[in-house]
Amino acid sequence: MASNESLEWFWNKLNDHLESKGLKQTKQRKAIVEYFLEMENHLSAEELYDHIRKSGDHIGLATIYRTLTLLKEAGLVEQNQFIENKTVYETRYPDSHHDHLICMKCGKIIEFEDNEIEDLQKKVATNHNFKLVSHSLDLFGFCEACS
Amino acid sequence: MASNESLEWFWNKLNDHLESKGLKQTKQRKAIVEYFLEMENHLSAEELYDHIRKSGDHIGLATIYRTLTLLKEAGLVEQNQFIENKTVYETRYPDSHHDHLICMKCGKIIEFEDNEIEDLQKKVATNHNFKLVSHSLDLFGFCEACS
DNA sequence: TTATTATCGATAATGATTTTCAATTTTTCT
DNA sequence: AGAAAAATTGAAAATCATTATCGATAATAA
Repeated sequence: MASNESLEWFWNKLNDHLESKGLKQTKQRKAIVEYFLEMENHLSAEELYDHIRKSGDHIGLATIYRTLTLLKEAGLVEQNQFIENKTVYETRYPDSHHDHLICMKCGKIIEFEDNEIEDLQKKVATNHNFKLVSHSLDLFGFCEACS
Repeated sequence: MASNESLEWFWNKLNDHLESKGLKQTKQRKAIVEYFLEMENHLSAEELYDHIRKSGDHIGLATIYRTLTLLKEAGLVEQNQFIENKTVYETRYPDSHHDHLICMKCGKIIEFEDNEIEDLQKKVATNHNFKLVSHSLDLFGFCEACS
């Protein structure tokens, strides 16, 4: 779970987005975001749906998808597919790390950042006359417990 | 198109795989692999299907998928989804580069390798007590023509 | 409060990929 | 070569995750 400061930033940015697009604040949206934020990161739409259902609430699956898409458009979550046929969503705080270390056995995901690597990426892009916008770096292996 | 040496390696490895699994060499498999190898890398199943159809042959789409899966199991091709909802397959020669520079406008894909980056990746894994098996690094941006 | 517009949920539709199954082809065995 | 065994094929049906539809409802604006 993120810090209060991060959470506040998240909600503010979401509300700004809703307002700027003329969208409404609904109880479903609030609930989905709350449930999403209280869960582990890297969650699938279906997992979030089940989590909400098990918590006693019910929100249609279509609405879960719609809200996740909304958060993506607001730049607040990122969609990833590390493992075939499992799309997961993760929050994207302003200073969050976007590189992953993924355990191929237990599925554990650790985030990291490495400025040296990022500098080298810029260099690669420049060498190929590319204007670099973003990157995705995932390391696969076995965590300490699984190896 | 790859060198004769690479092609030979590819076919040998495929035949080894078929033999070791008790699978058969069929004309469809040969044709699919030939058509696949003569195309650009990073190709979708549907694109390969169309390419074959336009070349005058016809092989069922299911067989295309089955063969691509077979090649994947043989370790000869890799499946990727750089852009949402577009799964592509690429050949994986023994010494091939697996990192990509992807143009977000025209979809052009350039492969590269950078040993300095790879060394740093190993360091990151070690620092987290991970046994590193593989990695995936994709840089997104705009190529010279598109930026 | 009424009008306007977005949102909701249930369900139908979509599209990519997989499975089914009967007919056919490849390989093995005599 | 011919027959038997096992894998493969194509066409179509089935799956599965995700998206679109649509009438009813809720949120915001006037």
